[in-house]
Amino acid sequence: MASIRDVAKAAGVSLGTVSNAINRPEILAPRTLRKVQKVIEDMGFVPNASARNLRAGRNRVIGLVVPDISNPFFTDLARGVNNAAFAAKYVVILCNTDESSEKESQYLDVLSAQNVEGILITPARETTRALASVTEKGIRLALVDRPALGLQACSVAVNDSYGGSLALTHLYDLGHRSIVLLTGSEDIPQVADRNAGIRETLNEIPPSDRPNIIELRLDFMSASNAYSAIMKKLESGIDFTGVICGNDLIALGAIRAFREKNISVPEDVSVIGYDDIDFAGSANVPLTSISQPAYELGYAAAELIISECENPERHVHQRVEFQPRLIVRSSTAPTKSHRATLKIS
Amino acid sequence: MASIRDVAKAAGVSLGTVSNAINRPEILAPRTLRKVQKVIEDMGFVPNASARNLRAGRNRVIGLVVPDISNPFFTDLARGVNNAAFAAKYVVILCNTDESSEKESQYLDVLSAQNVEGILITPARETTRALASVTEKGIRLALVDRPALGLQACSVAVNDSYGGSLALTHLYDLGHRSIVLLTGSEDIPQVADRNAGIRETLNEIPPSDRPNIIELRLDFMSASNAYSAIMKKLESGIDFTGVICGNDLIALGAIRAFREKNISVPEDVSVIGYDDIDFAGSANVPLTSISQPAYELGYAAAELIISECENPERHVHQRVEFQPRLIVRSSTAPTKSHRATLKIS
DNA sequence: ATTTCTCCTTGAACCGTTTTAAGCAGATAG
DNA sequence: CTATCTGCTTAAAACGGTTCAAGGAGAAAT
Repeated sequence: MASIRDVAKAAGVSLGTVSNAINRPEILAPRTLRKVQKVIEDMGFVPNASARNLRAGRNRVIGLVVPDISNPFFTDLARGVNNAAFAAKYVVILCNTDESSEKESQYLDVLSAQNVEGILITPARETTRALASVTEKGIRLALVDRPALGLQACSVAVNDSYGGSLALTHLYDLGHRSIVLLTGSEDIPQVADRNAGIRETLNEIPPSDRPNIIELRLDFMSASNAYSAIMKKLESGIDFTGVICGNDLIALGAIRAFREKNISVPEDVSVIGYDDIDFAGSANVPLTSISQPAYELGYAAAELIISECENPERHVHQRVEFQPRLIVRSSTAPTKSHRATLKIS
Repeated sequence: MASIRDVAKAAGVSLGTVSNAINRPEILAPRTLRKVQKVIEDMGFVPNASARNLRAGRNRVIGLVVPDISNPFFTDLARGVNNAAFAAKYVVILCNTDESSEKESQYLDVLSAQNVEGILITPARETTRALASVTEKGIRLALVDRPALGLQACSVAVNDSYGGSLALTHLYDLGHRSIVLLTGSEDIPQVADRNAGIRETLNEIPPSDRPNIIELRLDFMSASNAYSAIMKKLESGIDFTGVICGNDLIALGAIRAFREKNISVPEDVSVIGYDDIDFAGSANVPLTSISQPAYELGYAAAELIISECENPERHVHQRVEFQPRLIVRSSTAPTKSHRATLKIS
């Protein structure tokens, strides 16, 4: 591998001049510049990133830490991050934590050892401590899909509380008064926020008419876990007409369970998902879901952190919030009694 | 940021000793080792990867270049790569090329500038030149889902030719004699190989009984492109009973088009996908598909390249081949005439 | 007591850049 | 012809580690 010294020798200039040709071409005499550039071209010289980073303290690398890359929501998000990074000539290290706090903090160590300039993270749980220690090391942070509680950091989020409210309101309007909430641990901030939104909306409904909520918690928010949970729940009969799911994969798993038990969606049970993944529309029963702009979320987050890296002194931390949207498809419908009521009136 | 020098001072030893404590703990006196380790722990010291890499010429970073991370096949593959890398304390830079050769070669440049130790790539097209120049720079290469044609590299692949054959044979056995082949450009090696497998199988069938193949090429292998292509094709009537798709997303898009035109799958048209992505089973019409072990593919590829990085001299390039499997679900069925024939006999 | 060994530890060189202060021409002015 | 200025170029000092030859302190042997 050719080094800057070899280039300098071949071009008959000093090593510093070559460095300048690469980084500050405007300060060189045009003739010298051309000469050096030609040699660089001929030798196929590529500056060594490690040396450069070591000296300059910059490496144009950012880390992206997500809980589950299999989930299309995060895939889209990752695409957004990657494209924004590519446009700014940055590179992304992808870290998938499987929702495990331990893996998350290991990855944070790895990223800080790699000296990344910034980290984009959707924390699996409340892990402010590990995050704080990252910022202490001078690595910039941006929280994705989650506000920056007490942290000196930017954040890009979707209004999850509103999203929860949207889901509940939709089912309520369709006449559902006994609803299963099938979601992950409340340690997961998004889950907590959506639940909060649901409770808030609940409290605005007169007690007499207030839906009954049955909470079912999954260890890991996957389709197969959802399937098992619903199968188990159905053993003790069916005392609900609607299900609000933590994400679309969960909804898919739930629908599979209902189908197997010959319970029709949406005639017998309405199911609402979350994320509105690409596939939601082509599912078995096309999913009603809450749409989140995942790609835009990722793109915005990457832009934010890159601008902070490029201009640390001028940067002010900001919070970008996107709004979720209700997408109605075929997995939700009025309850039977509600349909009857509608006919009567 | 604390440096190894700070640790040395705090521990009252020399800088070299600290380095040894980190990299060759066995050569230190136990007491010294404990003392140094304690200080490292207390200071939260993390060695600077750039400096380490600069000196040692290694950085435990590999690049993964895929054509479309939105495709669950590649998502699974990426998960496999990430997990294998994590286990070996390596880190993965994810590059998504959107099937563009230009973006691919740009990413290859970026990766070589980053000095990655190895690159895992599913080349978008025939891009042997760009790849050869990567190996010349001393970066190890492994081809994923594709043999290493004339390149000094390992490869991990699925037998695509056999996969194509599986798909055709399945439809043939169900009585289909006019089949649309809805896939991407033949520049894409997987596409070319599967088509080759199909043609080969075709040639083994007596001409009198040989199915007619109508090729439809998509610029980009996405659901929406497939949808448009089928819609357009249907304008000129329907002169086929089966569709072999380049991947499951394409199959999903095609099914959406048929549904919109009130053409029933599989009664009127059989559709077979490729990849057997997670959703295939929960789709609208559960997809018959050719299953590929994407996660395993990724895991194996990462292990291969990491072992090459760790042991360059002992390494011999190898080719790992996985076999695809036909997964029959509800999107394929015998043709009407075939059903009639079956009844008669 | 001296020599020889063994085990650890140390200091210094080096990896390939960036950066800055200093230096050197050539041009302009006096 | 000398002095001053301007515009490039250069040499050298970091950056934070790894590695290796050399040194030092005890223990064992003579």
